[in-house]
Amino acid sequence: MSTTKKRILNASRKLFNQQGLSAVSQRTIATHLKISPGNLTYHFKKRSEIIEGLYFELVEKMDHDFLNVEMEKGLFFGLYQLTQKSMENLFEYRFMMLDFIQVMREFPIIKKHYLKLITQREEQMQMFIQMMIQSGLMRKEEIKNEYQNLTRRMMILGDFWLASAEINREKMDKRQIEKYLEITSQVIYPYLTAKGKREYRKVERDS
Amino acid sequence: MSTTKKRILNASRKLFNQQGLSAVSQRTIATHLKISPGNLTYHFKKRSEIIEGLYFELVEKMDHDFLNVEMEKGLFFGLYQLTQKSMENLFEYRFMMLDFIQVMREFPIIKKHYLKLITQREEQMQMFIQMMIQSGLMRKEEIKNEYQNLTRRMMILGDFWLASAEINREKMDKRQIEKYLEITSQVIYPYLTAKGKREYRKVERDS
DNA sequence: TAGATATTAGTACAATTGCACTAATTTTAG
DNA sequence: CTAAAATTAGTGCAATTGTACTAATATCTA
Repeated sequence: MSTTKKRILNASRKLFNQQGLSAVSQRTIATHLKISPGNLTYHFKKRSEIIEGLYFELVEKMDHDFLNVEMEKGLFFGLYQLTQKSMENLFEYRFMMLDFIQVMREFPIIKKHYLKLITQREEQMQMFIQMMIQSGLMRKEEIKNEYQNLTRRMMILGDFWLASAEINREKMDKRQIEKYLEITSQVIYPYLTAKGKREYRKVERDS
Repeated sequence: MSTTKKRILNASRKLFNQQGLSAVSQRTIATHLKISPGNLTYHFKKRSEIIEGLYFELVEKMDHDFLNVEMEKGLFFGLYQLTQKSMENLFEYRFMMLDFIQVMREFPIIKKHYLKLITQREEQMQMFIQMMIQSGLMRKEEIKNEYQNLTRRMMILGDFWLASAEINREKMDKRQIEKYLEITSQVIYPYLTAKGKREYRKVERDS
């Protein structure tokens, strides 16, 4: 990938994060980079290609972190670490999550990929819960659809913690991520057994 | 309020829900109502006045439901009923929640009001939890910030269940609300005492 | 009923946007 | 070194949008 192309993606990402997707036109990006609009069109024929490019950049980073998670330190530690990495990645591409619905509506390629992704993610989460139960870290279901609904809540939190943060605070910085990591991680705590809770506390202490 | 004004608000709400906020221009609305753009401008000088009008319509409905909730049937029942009503209201004005960030960015009047609202709502939720603990329905805190974080998760779920539903399903209808009512209501279940859980099941059965 | 007011229609305008097109310039390859 | 290819600049265009403005019509009031 050419340098200019990289520069365009990088500048676009930052501008989108700062001003929001719809507030940043191709001219905004070109002006900011001090290149001509024609040059921008040369590298990205359509505006949508920039956003799609950024989306798949993010996906790649997420995949990379997923494959390199250290699971040997225990289920909890692995999940905690992965959540943290994911949140950091999402933060760098937060415009995508802040204008999530708009993105899904305007860019069918992204929507298609994302729908496949969440199906996958939901299955992984269900499997994770099963493993936790079998390891005696998590209690069994007590009410109907309990863990299916828990999974769904985890998905919502994962997708929209950034949007919620954006609304509540004036300025979102990296330090806020820690706070939201605590908020989302604790979602699983009350379902843990005594043994699971000890493990959980250990991970929270070490992090 | 004149009939035309009401018709404009109603049509706008439906068009916004269907096509998304940014896809509906004043001309779209005027054409749909078979009135002239000039007439629309007469009733709403600025486009933002329509959205602000709709926002305060929603707020009014929410307030009304909040004041008329039947609390004599128990804490749980009251909360459950209020949640249901709120979700139904939000569904009718879902464009607002689907383009939430955009709305907050573009309409400072709405943002200002909403920020005051969530502070209030968060306090109410905290108070509700304290009442539950004192009634022996909910256990005490076990880890740091546990209920503060729970409250925050409840806020996120309340604000973004619709957005999540929109992404996952092709078409969101009223019947889906029940499902998301279950998903969000269960968030409190694992924190309940044995007594609390009995109460919870009773409410879920009766609804 | 007559004049005032409220409502509606129709049009115009300036600004912005995505993108296409051409020409100039730089880089690369043989 | 030179021709081809890649990159960049600059300009133009059609479409859309919010909204201002004027004139026509309908409704109300005294």
